[in-house]
Amino acid sequence: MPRVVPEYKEEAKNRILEAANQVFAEKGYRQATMDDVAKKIGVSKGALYLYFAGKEELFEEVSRTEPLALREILYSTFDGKKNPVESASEFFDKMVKRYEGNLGLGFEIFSEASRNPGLRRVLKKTQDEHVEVLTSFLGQLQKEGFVSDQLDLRSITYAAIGLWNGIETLMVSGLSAPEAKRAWLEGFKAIFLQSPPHKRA
Amino acid sequence: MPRVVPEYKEEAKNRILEAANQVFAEKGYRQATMDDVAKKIGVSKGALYLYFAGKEELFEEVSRTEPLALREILYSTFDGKKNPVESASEFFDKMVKRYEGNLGLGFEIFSEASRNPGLRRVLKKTQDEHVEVLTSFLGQLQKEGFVSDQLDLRSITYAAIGLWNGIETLMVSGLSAPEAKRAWLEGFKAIFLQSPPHKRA
Amino acid sequence: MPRVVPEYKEEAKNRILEAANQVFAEKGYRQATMDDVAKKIGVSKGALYLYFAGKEELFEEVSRTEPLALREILYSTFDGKKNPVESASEFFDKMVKRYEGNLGLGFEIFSEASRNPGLRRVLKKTQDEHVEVLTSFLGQLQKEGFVSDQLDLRSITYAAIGLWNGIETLMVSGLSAPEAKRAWLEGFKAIFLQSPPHKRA
Amino acid sequence: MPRVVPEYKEEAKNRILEAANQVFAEKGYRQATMDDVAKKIGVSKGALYLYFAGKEELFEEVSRTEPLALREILYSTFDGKKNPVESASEFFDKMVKRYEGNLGLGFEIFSEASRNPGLRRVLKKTQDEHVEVLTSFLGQLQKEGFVSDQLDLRSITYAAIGLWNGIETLMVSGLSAPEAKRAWLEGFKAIFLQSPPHKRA
DNA sequence: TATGAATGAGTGTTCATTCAT
DNA sequence: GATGAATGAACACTCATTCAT
Repeated sequence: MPRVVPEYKEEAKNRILEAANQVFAEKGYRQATMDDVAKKIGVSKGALYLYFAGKEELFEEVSRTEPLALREILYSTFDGKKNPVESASEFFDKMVKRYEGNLGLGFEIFSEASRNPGLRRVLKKTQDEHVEVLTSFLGQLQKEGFVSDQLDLRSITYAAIGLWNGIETLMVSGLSAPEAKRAWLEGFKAIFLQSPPHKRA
Repeated sequence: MPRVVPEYKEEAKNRILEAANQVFAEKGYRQATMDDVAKKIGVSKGALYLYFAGKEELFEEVSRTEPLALREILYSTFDGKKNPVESASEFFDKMVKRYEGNLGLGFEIFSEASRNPGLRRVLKKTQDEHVEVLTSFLGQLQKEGFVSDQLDLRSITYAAIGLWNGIETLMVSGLSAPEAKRAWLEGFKAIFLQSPPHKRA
Repeated sequence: MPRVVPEYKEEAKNRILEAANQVFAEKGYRQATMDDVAKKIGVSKGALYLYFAGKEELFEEVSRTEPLALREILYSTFDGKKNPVESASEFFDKMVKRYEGNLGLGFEIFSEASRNPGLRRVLKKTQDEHVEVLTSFLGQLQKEGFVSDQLDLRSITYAAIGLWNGIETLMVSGLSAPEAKRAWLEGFKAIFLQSPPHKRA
Repeated sequence: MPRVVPEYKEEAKNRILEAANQVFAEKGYRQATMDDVAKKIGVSKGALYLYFAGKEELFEEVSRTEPLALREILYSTFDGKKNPVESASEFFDKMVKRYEGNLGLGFEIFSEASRNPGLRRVLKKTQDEHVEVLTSFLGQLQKEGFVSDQLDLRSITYAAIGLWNGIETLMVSGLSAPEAKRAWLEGFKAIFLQSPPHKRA
């Protein structure tokens, strides 16, 4: 790990985070060893402790940064320029591509969060952000008449996020991607495009 | 652990499973020790190995039996005798009561499943069963006109199950029960009662 | 480590304590490893943790039991049947024989005690006990006229114990045993037999 | 650490030694880290290695210089100008003030010395020096008739030093300062002023 | 000279599993 | 069947020391 610039430290941290993300995803938090992470980037175990206080902190940091990818996909997909269903379809494809075989990390995080209030708070914050994005997206659709005026946007957003998370659980349990996609789209359409869409009617 | 009858072995296994379920739920799979489980029922650690090959098998067995509680709630709630929305509401209440503060185990299971094909198969089987139950329930509703004829029952069932699972993820992330319930009901209604419900119209 | 009887556990603990005593004496607390202790009695490291919560506790236990040997020597020497100076001489010889080359442990204990209030309390208790024994011994001598009536027995006892401890520090610093013995006896005589001993006069 | 003069190196060493002395006293040799020492004087860890071969050498150097404070107190107190008992009393007060709560380092040093011949030699040398000082002080007192002619000055000096060291062990074990002082003075008087002091008689 | 990132050997501790009783 | 003492392989974490800059 060659030292170069001031931002070096930041870069080093990121390199570790990325490695940790992979290792945790592959093996799960408890199974993964600090040595696994270190070896993944060809560094000594001790080096990790220069950047993170310990395994726990490393995992929390991963949990904090992990949703960034999701966020990016979210923002780039639901941008209000496309048909909502098309957006949902694209979202599914992007997510599957990104998290192919890596869905475990998410559950690892939820699982830990259920016993770790600090982590829970982190997740909540991220989630609230996503809710914001989606709510405003839906608000837009509502104005355009794609979404019924009678819907409680916030609840419906939670439902949508929940639906997505749930679809992931189904895939982890062995539901095939095509089936999952169909279920996702059906659910999505049902939730958002219910009732005869005014304009389309 | 007194020896009594022939079915004794079965009973002993069940007692262990129940204890393991609790311990795993409280501490998480990795954190929980065999000793924790043994002590929970006042038995020696060694005794567990007379009934289960090891911790892993014990966990798989728990994963296999855990959904039984869900199943019971599912069957007793969605029995076709009540209004679907009422059923959904009741379902939420029962589930929250049953799993209050114990949501972690479910994610623990998903997380393990993402790395353990055997476990994944177990989950898939249980899930398929649930899908069956719900699909037939929905089929009934469809006949009665509560659910649009145009819906693909299977997909919609997956969506429903997914939605529920997802609502759980939201609660683990800190969403309050009331908010979660609202989202669940909104999503549920949207999915199933979309389009002008014929009869109710 | 064969298991036999109810008292087995006590015996096992003692075996560990003895081994630990030796190892700590040889290498010092920090240098000594749990593995050293375990190997000394041909047992796995893990076994130690069946009897002691950890290295710290093991050391405290050693610190607690270590003075027992001293106590025995103390009691068997200053029994009031001998001339005090003879007793002191005998005491010196016994102690040197017992702690030959092992003086380090005592200082290790003091050193730790200076930073560990709990350990300090343990030492204090043992010391108070020794003070009791010696004070009563001196009281006897006082009645017999071997010790001046004007002495404050308690202070003089502290001085005597202090003197002994101090002689040990000198030996650790390289003072030869004969020189140390002479200093010990001179000091002892001075402290106790000062002033024209009435009877002897 | 700015470079200034030729004697700079000496000064740097001293600064490190002082810091090390404090850190070792506070935490104990094994507990103290090179980083602790470095940080104490706002220098990088690596810098220490420019002045000392390693932790061990640093400790030995500290052990060598540590008694300097004692020496100063010794010289300034037992200067033959005061009543011996007054000197002893003053000595106690000065020492307690100087080493308040820091007695551990001394034992740390003894403890290490018991396993480290090199260190032992260092201590012996220092000690011999102290013996010299005290012996000549006592010789003076002897001439003045404060101390009995019949005493073996060297042994009695060892006893005095031993007594002092021992009083320290008692304080480390929890003996209160006032009690310790009384014991020290009683012992001191007994040792030196035993037998009807000629002049005072 | 000085830095501080990196190393890597070392150690306390845990725990699933075994097996003599 | 049941026990629980013992094992031993792991693993997180520390820190003296080095060395490229």
